[in-house]
Amino acid sequence: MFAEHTADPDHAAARTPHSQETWPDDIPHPCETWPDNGRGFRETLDRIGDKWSVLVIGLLSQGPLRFGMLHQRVPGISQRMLTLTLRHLERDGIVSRTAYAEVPPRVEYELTALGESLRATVYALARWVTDHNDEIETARHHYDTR
Amino acid sequence: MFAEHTADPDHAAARTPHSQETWPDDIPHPCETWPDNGRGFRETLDRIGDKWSVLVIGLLSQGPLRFGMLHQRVPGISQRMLTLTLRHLERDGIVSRTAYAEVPPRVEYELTALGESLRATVYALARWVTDHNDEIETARHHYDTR
DNA sequence: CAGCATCCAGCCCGATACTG
DNA sequence: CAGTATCGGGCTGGATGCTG
Repeated sequence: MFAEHTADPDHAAARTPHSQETWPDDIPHPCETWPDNGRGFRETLDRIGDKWSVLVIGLLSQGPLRFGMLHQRVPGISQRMLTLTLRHLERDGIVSRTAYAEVPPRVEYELTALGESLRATVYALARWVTDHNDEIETARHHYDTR
Repeated sequence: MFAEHTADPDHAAARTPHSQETWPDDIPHPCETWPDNGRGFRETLDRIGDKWSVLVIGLLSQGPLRFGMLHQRVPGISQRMLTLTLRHLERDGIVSRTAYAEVPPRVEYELTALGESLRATVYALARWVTDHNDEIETARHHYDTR
């Protein structure tokens, strides 16, 4: 499959005539790193792009929170999705989970150092969306009603 | 539904005792803007987070490209998904589409000014992932084998 | 060449019920 | 309180075939 445009196995490696002009040199271009379908890069972008992660990161950037608090403060999230989101973020080393052996049980989630470093990027993203939201809304309306 | 934690209809508005400390003041906190499930913010994040958009934006940031070229250079994308991705980006005003009345037809895609402004953010994201990919891989491996 | 239409598999995610 | 288990609908996205 995909024979149409991957007939040459060295296709990706051989694709050099148009060497990057504007893409920063020190960042591997996505298309060089993603042919192996699903490795790191993609997986990480999924985490950032998924429905709840950014919300959770945003909340945790204000300090540690318990499961229940997160559940309250992320509007509309289900227990299941909160659990999954936290597990994923934990797996990626972005949040840490601390369970206290008490009754009733208490579990606190907190950004790790890695998570903290992600914060700036999340802010940048949020800022871009905020700054350009009007333009986007306008563009969408224009597109939908043309 | 969600009666458990949305018994108070003014819940979101009334939720002020923990005013933001670290979230930048000039950026509306996601949790304030997303209760209305699916409006702008979310929709835009979806665009950035989805499987192909960032790839396409990355390629177009190097200059205009025709449909076929994009199809070649984004490894593994199907015609359908490329079309859908481009339509979405076009709708959001990030990409412009120019069809030339020739035979065979030629269609060129290009970043708009808005798209250009997004580029910096995409770079920031790519940079973060690049810079921290090792940590993430390590964390994942640790998590998976613990 | 560019792309739409159709079909269909798989998974994402929400609802619900149950546990340590 | 902080989860896990299970079920099922809907949407995502891939394959294929057909048009201007």
